[in-house]
Amino acid sequence: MSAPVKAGESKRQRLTKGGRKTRERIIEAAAELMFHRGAGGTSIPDIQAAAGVSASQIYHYFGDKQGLVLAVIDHQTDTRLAQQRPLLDNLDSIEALREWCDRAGNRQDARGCEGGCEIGSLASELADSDQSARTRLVSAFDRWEGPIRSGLARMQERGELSERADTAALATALLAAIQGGMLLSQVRRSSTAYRQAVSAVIDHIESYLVR
Amino acid sequence: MSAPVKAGESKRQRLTKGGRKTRERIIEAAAELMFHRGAGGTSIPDIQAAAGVSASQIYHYFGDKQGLVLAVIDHQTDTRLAQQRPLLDNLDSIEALREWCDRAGNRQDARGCEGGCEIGSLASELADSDQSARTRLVSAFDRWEGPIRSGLARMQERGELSERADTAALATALLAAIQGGMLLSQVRRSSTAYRQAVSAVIDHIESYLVR
DNA sequence: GCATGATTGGAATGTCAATTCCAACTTGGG
DNA sequence: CCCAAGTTGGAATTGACATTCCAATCATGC
Repeated sequence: MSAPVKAGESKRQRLTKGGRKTRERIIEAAAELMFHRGAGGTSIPDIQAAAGVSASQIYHYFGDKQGLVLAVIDHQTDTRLAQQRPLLDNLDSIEALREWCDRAGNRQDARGCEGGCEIGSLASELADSDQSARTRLVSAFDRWEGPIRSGLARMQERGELSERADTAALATALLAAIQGGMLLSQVRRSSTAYRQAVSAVIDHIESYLVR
Repeated sequence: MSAPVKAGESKRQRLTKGGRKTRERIIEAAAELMFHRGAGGTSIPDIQAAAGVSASQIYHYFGDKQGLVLAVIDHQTDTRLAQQRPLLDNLDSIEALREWCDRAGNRQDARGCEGGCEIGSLASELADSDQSARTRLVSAFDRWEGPIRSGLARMQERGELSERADTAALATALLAAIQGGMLLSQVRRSSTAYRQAVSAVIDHIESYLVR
């Protein structure tokens, strides 16, 4: 009997140095594949081949496929947010907002507009079918929207943005424009829609500037 | 020889009255299932059960699953656009835009914010994996964006919107806001994000009003 | 250095999906 | 009424996939 594994699901096992590395390798391979083919379109054998591991390793570290999907969501969230820093933490000027959005547009162009948003795509696929995934996606979007809202709030506190501006709503609107713009760009294979969408929202934010 | 059936893939077969009805029933059942579970998450047996048909009927009318998916995309596009008329054809005032967007928000609330946009969800899932699906989705979004652009263009022609307004870009931005807002609302199970997103863009459009 | 638990390989299992086949039945035009 | 074509049922085929198992190997604290 030894370790009865307990109830619940979160068995916190000690990870060897190599174990941690294997675990990471699996997540990264899975994230890459799922970004291109979706979670449902990515099979365990696919991931095995890409990560160079055996099936038992995947099940050892993640329990089942859903567990791996959850880990991928968290990984993509962490990775995307980290990639956007420090810009993300300094969105307190119109120029900063434009620069930040522009980078994502260039990134999209660089990959030929294939693939949409790493988080948005998973969200669209999993929101209705996997309750625990949806929960993590809520948190993912919150972690993303937070810094936008904070930046706008700082502008407002400084008196640069009118009191009339609903900074929280504007932050949500900008995030939505990013998501919708990415989707249209992915379908059309042109970043134009993305750029027009974020540009419109940032122009709108700009209209609240106190001069 | 008469009708030589020709090359290509589109064998235009004569459909019996009953045949057309069966075909429709299959598409509708498939559309409903795919809306909730995605195209990849919906199996042929699922559709068989929902539509009350045998496998051979599905393959008889659509060739293979991809053929059915394409038919579902077209069906959802036609259905959604039809649902939005006549509002969709009269988006030539700020009030009309707000009313039209508001309806979609209420519709979203009515279903508890489960499921996103019928077209957007398919787009996110299929854009990168099915070239012919992507092509149809491009056309679907174009058919949707067109009436928005036309409405704005009419406002501009009438002199109600400033010459400075890029009506095509604004139409794209609004469509993106709808898509992104729907996605956030689906994940958060609240239509607030959708309403804030479209409201921001319409406010922006409003700023081009000539008074 | 040894015991214990972590890690790994690889085969086995059971399920289910996509698609094909073929035979039977129906329909509509001539 | 009759034939060719449209329509349907249901079984059979093939392959993939998620998951499990067991036995072997490796790492580490004591």
